[in-house]
Amino acid sequence: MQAKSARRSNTERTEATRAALVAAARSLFVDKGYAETGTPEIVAKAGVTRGALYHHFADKADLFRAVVAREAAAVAAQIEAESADPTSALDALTAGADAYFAAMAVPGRVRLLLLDGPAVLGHGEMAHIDKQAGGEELREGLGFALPANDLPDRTMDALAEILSAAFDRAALAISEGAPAADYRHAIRRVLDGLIRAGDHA
Amino acid sequence: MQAKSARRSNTERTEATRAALVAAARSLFVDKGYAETGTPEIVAKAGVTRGALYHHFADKADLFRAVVAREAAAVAAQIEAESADPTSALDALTAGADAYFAAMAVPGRVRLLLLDGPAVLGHGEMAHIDKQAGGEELREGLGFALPANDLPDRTMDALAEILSAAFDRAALAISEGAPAADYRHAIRRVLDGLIRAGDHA
DNA sequence: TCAGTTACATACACTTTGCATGAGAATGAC
DNA sequence: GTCATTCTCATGCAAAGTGTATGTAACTGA
Repeated sequence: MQAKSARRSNTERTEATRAALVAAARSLFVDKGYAETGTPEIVAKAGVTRGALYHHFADKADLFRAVVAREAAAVAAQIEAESADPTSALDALTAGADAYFAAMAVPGRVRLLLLDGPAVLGHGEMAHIDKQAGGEELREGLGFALPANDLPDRTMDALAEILSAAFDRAALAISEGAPAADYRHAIRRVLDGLIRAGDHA
Repeated sequence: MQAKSARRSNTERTEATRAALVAAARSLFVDKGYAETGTPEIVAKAGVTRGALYHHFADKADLFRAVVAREAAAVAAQIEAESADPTSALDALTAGADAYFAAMAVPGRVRLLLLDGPAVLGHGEMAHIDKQAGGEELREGLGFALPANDLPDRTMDALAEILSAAFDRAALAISEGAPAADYRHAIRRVLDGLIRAGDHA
């Protein structure tokens, strides 16, 4: 019998230290940014040593990648949970936008996913992480809202991508204190015009 | 008489070394990114020492700021030069978008202004730099295209901001090899819907 | 010409990163 | 149960980078 440290399996140990490292890193990355956060600070907060960090992660960027992936998954899950039954295509899209804003209102997410993420991991890898986490609702909702034969798939893909960027910037502005209503109105206007223009033809 | 180094005034010396540092830094920041570029490398390429760098700039980020400000001004100037006489509000906006894409096609600008810039300097300072460089055409064109009494100013501001973000992402995608036509079509669709929806009321 | 300021070089202190080495704990075969 | 193997993690080290302090040469203005 060991009083201070119970006998733990290797998988338990690994999971515990990885979780501690990711949690500590998330907290510091959010507060100070990726570049201004040192690994000694991270491991101190996590209660382990740098040896543990470099055993479980290839390097500092790899730890950051784990933090970002976890966050992207949380955002996707939250949006998924909030999605109600859509009464119309436009309502589905605007509701999705609101759910996205709500999810991105969790402190730190804007910095992790919208500022440091693209710079540290590159835009390509961020797109991959978002896709893997399940950030496809916008593209699907758009395909549902706009007649399929109206626009080619490639234009639809591009449209979903630039709309996603518009949502991102709105989330960023809101996180900096701008009133959310202004951006919701603007986005509503864009979506409204998109669907209306599809109807007229 | 001095053969090797002619007598130069202080303002000349300052301007020359600052220009050399900014040029060298731009080249390296574009090739390797901000974080992966060291100041020893920059000063070696510029032909000066680190002492000169830290005499003229507060720190490495301050040098980066100078590079970014210069680039933003160049983009604004290029767009300004290309803007022709607008036949319609929609044409003016799409022409502006094309001019923006052309300006952002210059190698390195996407990385400097869209990836590293916001991460290193923060989104707020980037917005300030863009504004000071004269990136206001979009907001103006939008105010011209949409009836002023239709939407409140704050919604218009938000609309211009998120559209700007959509253009940014399009420029980023294009810089990564995506076909520009897809994004031009998507943007045309967004602008078209915006203006059409304004008409109907 | 000479005092004061500006532009720059050199040297140093400090931090950070990643790796290498090694110890202790867990796992699986027998 | 034991023993070899593998996994987890700590410690120490080497390399690189940043910012600053100090010193020197060049320019400026009176």
